[in-house]
Amino acid sequence: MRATWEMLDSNPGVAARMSDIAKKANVSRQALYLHFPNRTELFIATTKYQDEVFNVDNMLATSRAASSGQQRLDAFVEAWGSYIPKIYGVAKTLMLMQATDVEAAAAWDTRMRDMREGCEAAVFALSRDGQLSNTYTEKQATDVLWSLLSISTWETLTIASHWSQDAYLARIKQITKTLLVAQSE
Amino acid sequence: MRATWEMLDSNPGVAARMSDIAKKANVSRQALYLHFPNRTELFIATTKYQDEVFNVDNMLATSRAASSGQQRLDAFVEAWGSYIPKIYGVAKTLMLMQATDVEAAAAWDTRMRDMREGCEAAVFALSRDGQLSNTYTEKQATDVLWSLLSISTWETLTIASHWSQDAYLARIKQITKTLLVAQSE
DNA sequence: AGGATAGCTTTACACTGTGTCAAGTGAAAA
DNA sequence: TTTTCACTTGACACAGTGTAAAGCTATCCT
Repeated sequence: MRATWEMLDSNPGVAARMSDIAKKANVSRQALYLHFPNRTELFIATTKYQDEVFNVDNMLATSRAASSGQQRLDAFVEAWGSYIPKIYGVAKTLMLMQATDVEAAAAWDTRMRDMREGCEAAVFALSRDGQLSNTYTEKQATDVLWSLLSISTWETLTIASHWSQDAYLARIKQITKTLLVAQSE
Repeated sequence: MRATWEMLDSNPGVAARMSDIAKKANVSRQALYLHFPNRTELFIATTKYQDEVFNVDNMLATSRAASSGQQRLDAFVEAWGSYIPKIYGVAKTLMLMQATDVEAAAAWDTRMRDMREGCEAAVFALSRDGQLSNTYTEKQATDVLWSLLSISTWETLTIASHWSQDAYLARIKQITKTLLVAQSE
């Protein structure tokens, strides 16, 4: 899994072959099949391994601790936005495989659904504190936040548009605040 | 190309095989290779064919005719946002192939660059009229607009979040206005 | 009418990458 | 000392892409 991780990090999305990964891990190609039924499962396992290594649950717990809804939104954006670059290589590959592979699609779907729950919780907190902009229902706000925090959006801004990670984080925070937080004046 | 089009529209992103497309076009698989050097080129040609059929240049010309910067932004969002669903099937496939195929990557890149020019022009018009929010440089505003109008964002909101095309258009217009147009009050 | 040409078809094959299978090896555990 | 574990080696089936060559047929040209 570490070999897969490194492989996909250094060349995200590109079809790393089983033989390449095996070579990097210093085992035979066949040995991989002793541990993972197929390529897709290897990648899915690597994703889960990353979540474990980075302790993603703990990471998102911080945002849950925020007092006000607005702080919570900010903390969630910060947490998830900082997580994306760490997992980008493997995540992007899974995202691409989703199109052709049913198992990959299911795994990706679960991952995105989990992330969406984080968005939903942040929006609910905002709503509870009366800070949610009245131009949005909770569902609409969740959907917009979800899309703003998508890996694709991160990719467009940092990789395609050459923004620094800091610039990305700052701007996404500003955007989510502008759009979702009720402007009190 | 029409067979490819229909094929990818009804099953976007999924690997339509040459034999499938040939069957749909009522020719032999080999006949396809008499017209297109390979699968990638067939898809690229189909994309160009779509642009031709839909007369994309003419479509975007309308937005260029708008008087004020804000109107121009709105018209551009309307034009591009309405175009996405028409080309989604083929475009998404090209987007996926981009990861593994150099030619596809180049074609996709060109397409995205062209679209970005539209964003840039809209932002310039806004800036010229003094309507660009002072929280953005022209580059930053272009990048944000580009990312908001990406096919991925459209996909997340309409397909994954089940928004209607109208809801998508209305919301993206509202978002771009809120973020990019200087609030005069 | 007769030959050339355009636009196919049919058949066969090389190549790449995935996944399966079976037999064998070597070191550590029991 | 035997069994078990974690692998290796080598072979193969299968799918899909792309290449190659020979043949077929309607239409155009003169």
